[in-house]
Amino acid sequence: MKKDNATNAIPEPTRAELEILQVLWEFGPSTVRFVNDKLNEQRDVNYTSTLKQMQIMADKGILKRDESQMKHIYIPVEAEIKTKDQLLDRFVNTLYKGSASSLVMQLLGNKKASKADLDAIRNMLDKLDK
Amino acid sequence: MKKDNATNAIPEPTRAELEILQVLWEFGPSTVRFVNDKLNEQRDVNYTSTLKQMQIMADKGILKRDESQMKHIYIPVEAEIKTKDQLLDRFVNTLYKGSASSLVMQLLGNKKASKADLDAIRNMLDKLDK
DNA sequence: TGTTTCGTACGAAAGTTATCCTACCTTTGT
DNA sequence: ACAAAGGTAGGATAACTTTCGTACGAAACA
Repeated sequence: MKKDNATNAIPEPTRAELEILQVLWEFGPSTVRFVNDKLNEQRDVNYTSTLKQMQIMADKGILKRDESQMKHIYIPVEAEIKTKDQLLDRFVNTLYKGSASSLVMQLLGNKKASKADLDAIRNMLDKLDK
Repeated sequence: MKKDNATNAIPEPTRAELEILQVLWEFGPSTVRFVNDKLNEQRDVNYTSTLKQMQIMADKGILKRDESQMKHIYIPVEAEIKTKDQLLDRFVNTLYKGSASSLVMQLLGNKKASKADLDAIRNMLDKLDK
């Protein structure tokens, strides 16, 4: 069966799905084998687990795939930046009541931000002023 | 039964748990009734659902409770800032490879950040320099 | 004092997520 | 041509999450 998509919104990726998206974003359209190998550089995953996940993601409309060859090629439907935007949006909304500056405050309040981070952010601010 | 906590780490709150934590953080130690009323300002939830959630959270060690009165009072074990730190940490790690500045870039790249946000962030940067 | 209201406890059930086993087909290599 | 390797498809399953029905005791009140 193909994707149905009554409402035209792509569901939020789960944790495991996000792992797979990261690989596809970084390396471009890939086979299950390739993605699974990449995942196994970080943790043990059975090949069929990755296969199943990617099939589910295709059903959900998160991925599309090229079936013209035996080794199917999977491709993210939404661009990396758009998906991350959505996730970031939800994150700032649920945890910081939508206040971007609150989030940044907390981020800078920790050791999380290096000197280089601070400089990069300042540059970004300066650019935005123009 | 009481909390066991072999490993002394509090598990990450789920989505529904986070909703409850938000209420407790905002209004302080509360009864189930109070929390449930607040939740129902946003969506329909049955009283016993909220009760169950909060009991589970107490079991997990996310909440502690004062049972000296009939109406139990629930209190978050970890401070708001600490929990949010954990969540923010995981977020920046999984989505931005741990780069705080990357996250801020994206945040500022959208309409998400208002003029006031930008000013607040700049002030924060200035303070950090000293 | 009896009834109604409000509280907790317990368990069931449905939905979601993540994982992997088995079956079966295609390709590759001997 | 046959065996081995590598694909996809489709359950099955276990763990987790979320929700709520039922039971039952305590408190409020008419």
